[in-house]
Amino acid sequence: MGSRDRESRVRVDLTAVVIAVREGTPCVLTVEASAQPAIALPSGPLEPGHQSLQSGLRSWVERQTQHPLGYVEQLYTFGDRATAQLEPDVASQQKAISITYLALVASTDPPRQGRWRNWYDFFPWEDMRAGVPAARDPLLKRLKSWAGKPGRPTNKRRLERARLTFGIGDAPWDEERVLERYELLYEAGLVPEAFVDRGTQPPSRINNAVSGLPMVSDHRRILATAISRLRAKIKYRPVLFELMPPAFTLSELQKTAEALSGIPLHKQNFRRLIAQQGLVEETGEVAMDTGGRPAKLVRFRREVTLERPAPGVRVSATRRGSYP
Amino acid sequence: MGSRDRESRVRVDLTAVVIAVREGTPCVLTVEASAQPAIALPSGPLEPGHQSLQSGLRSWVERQTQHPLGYVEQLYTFGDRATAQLEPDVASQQKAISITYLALVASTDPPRQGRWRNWYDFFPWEDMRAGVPAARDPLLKRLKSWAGKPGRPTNKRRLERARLTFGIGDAPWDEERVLERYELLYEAGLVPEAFVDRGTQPPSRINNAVSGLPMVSDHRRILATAISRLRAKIKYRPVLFELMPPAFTLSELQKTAEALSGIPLHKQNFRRLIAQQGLVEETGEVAMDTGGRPAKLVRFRREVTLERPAPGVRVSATRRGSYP
DNA sequence: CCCTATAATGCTCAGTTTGAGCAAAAGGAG
DNA sequence: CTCCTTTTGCTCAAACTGAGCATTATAGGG
Repeated sequence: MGSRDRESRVRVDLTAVVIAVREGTPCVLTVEASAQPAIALPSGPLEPGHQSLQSGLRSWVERQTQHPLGYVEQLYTFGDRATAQLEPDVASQQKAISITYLALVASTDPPRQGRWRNWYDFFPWEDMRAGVPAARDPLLKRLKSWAGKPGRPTNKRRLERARLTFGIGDAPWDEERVLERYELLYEAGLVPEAFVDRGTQPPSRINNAVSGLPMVSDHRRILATAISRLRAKIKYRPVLFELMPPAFTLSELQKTAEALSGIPLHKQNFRRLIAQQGLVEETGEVAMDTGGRPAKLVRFRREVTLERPAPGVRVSATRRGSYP
Repeated sequence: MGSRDRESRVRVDLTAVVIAVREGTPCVLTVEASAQPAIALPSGPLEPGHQSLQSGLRSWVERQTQHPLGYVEQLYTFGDRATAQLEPDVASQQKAISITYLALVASTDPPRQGRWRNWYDFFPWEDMRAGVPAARDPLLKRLKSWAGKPGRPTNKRRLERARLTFGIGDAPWDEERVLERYELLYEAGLVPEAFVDRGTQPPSRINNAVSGLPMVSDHRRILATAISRLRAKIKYRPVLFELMPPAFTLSELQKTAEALSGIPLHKQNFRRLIAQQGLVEETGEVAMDTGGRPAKLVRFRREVTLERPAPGVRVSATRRGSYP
């Protein structure tokens, strides 16, 4: 605790995962990168002028998206492992860390810089809304061949891990395990980043429709962290509403919840949940463009933010259980 | 992003909240500080030799406590607000951030440096195990006088916030809101740190038995963050077992859960929960020193770490509801 | 104007989980 | 052998969940 004059000083980057939902599509704000995979998360250095970490992030993201960030939450702070590999010339003398944030915005208007992308373009295996996605089968097949014959204990453990994280057989699909699944695929060499980090060429059998779009550095891992966190958080905190316009229908709310969690929800139970939690109140108006019976418009009751306990949206899939 | 050569570089501190439980007392590792309040959390600079952030922390904490850290989790990364105030001469040119970690150890043997302290010495109002603690009444009284007469809207909001965070009246006591409660007390000027940060003298009516022991800088806030996280986490991840010896009885496990969550648990239901989750298995031996019927010794089933869903210890108070 | 398709909304019901408590079992102390 | 203490086994009602049937309110086509 005494005085230490010769500590190393490091560069600090603030990286943002900015999320919005547009008509059932969960979107993440991306920018062009000059490096290998061309897609990156928006990121900027911590500047001396910034009052605090969060306000620093807030100001420059709002400048770029032109929309107020409804919600900002710190995700994780990463050491420089990946960064060191990106810039090998800088060497280990110059450390860097990146502090990552999750931000939610209510609008998907085109940002000044960068563009919105469907987050399932990066994680095709995560979208279970319309049943088993096409990417799942080939992935599981390759995972199995990576695990190998169940004879050796290592292989057995690999197989068991794949079974549990991907919900194979009688293991339930847990939509929150986005990061675990990505890390398993990384270890198994099924995403191109694994080879970029090793400095080798990814095998040609990897294709983006199955493995998802790659991102610069460890940005896809950061995005996976954000999705995991968000899928968990909507269950116990009313963050879902940060993604909604001021007035909306319960169906639209459900569509948003499904977009994030990637599983279909039981409509009646979803409404029951929202109703009994007292999360919304009717505006008095109705939406006529439903295609069927008009839907009542509601608004979020900001007051409940404090109330608790657990004013979240517990998502429960229509068909709980496992996917093949 | 492009090359930025003139970013500011900052100092990075790694701060640890090391937790252990000894016979129903939750303990936190503290060290002596030379600054104003004499108590601090162990903390060290990020050094160039450190492979990763976590391993850096791990190595020097293990060196100090002489016990392996069973579990390490990143808590939060703080900007330099508090630090700037600690060392005003350094000015805003030299930023500093501290990355904080929560660590759990199974033993409470005296560490080489520092000492274990009952964490309720810092948060006397958080221990509801034996009913309403003595510190609660005077605190609530002062909170009310801080909020003022309910006439103005500001006062009304303050009162409502106090009601919800402290579970006054018909609001339920939520043991996880440790940080919110501390921040409310800070704003209300009921903890000495509030005055230290402002550079003024704390009023003499503040006494440690009610306001808890103060700590250096924002360390008590960090500890509150750690306790909040831990109280939440034991409900959905089996971290509780990181604090236990290899073999233990269910009562000892319950004592530990109660120590952390600060509320009394219903014994039979607690056992039912542990049993049906398959979290432990019998060793075959019994503990005879119970004072009554001998208790079977059990051990944690490490395998379940992967299994899920939610292999945690849902704590549910004996008497749910509110405290006066 | 009636019929049909479509979605919103209302309600029921069985299975499970949760909170609470009674009672028996198995030791030690006097 | 009896009392005291703690562990352990078991029951029961209330609340919660997952699932599905039924009704209502619009639009569009005959």
